[in-house]
Amino acid sequence: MQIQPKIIKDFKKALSSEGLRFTEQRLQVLEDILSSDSHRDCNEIFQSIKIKGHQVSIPTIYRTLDVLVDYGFIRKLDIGDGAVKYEKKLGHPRHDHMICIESGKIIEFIDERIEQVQDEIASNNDYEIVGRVHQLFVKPKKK
Amino acid sequence: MQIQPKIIKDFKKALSSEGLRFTEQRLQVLEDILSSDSHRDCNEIFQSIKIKGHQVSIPTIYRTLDVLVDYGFIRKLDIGDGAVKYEKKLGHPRHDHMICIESGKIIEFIDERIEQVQDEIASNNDYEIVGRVHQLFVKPKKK
DNA sequence: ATTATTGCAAATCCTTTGCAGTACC
DNA sequence: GGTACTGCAAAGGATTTGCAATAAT
Repeated sequence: MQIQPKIIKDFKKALSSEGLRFTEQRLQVLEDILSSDSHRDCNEIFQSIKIKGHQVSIPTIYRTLDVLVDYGFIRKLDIGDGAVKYEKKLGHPRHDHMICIESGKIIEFIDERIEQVQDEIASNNDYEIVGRVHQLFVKPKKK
Repeated sequence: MQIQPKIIKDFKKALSSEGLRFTEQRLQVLEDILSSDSHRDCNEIFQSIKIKGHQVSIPTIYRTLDVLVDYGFIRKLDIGDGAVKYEKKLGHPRHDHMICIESGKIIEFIDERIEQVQDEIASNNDYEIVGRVHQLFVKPKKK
């Protein structure tokens, strides 16, 4: 599960463009998120890094998450019940989430019709959309 | 801004049906929310009650909010940035929210087409919807 | 009288901050 | 060498909990 050298290069470039520094900790956090397909919070990322035998403190993870969101490497999700999670963004286009309240399973979906209506509604009110939060909480259908 | 006697009667009935008690504090919280059209958090409700010359402690407000949500008198909103707000539900049908990131203004909207697509998506995955979180973060459109 | 409810203080949980030491450019 | 970064411990803010006193049924 190695991440591409190009991504690391891009990351270094993004950091240096703002006078930020490339550190082992920031790399650990980036690698950990990019090599996972799940939606995780700070503590889960912390545990995951620790299991690999590395160590990054919680405050540093929070600080790094902010940087990674700002530079578009990851996405911050507010799952609706107060939980904040992060997911990779690179090679992972925008989508909404359907969350099963029984199993906790999260299904990603996207629907062009919804996007269009959203844009139309915002536009009708003289606004433009800068962010969307759209989650469906579901349970298995009874036959 | 007096709330209807019928609502208080319904509230008493709902409470007693579960062995819960009708108290001055619970009534204060219910009245305060039903007589407001805004989306507010616990502290705002606390302040509002205090200004009227009444007093309900923060823990009691939280406990009451849970009860009111359970009985369908109010709705709990997760506005996306970690903020949790409450709004009245009675006489106030389901809707989504458009939040201006510049002014903080919240506009309510509902669109039948979106509802239908949501139901279709859930159904296609053998789920049924039990809850929806749908917020658009917007900013004024530039001419 | 019984037992749910209240308010207080303290405890949680999650996230952020101040700061001294460390590492990157 | 100068300054951003890290980790620690402590601070914050929002929400919850234990408990003794109080009030509703």
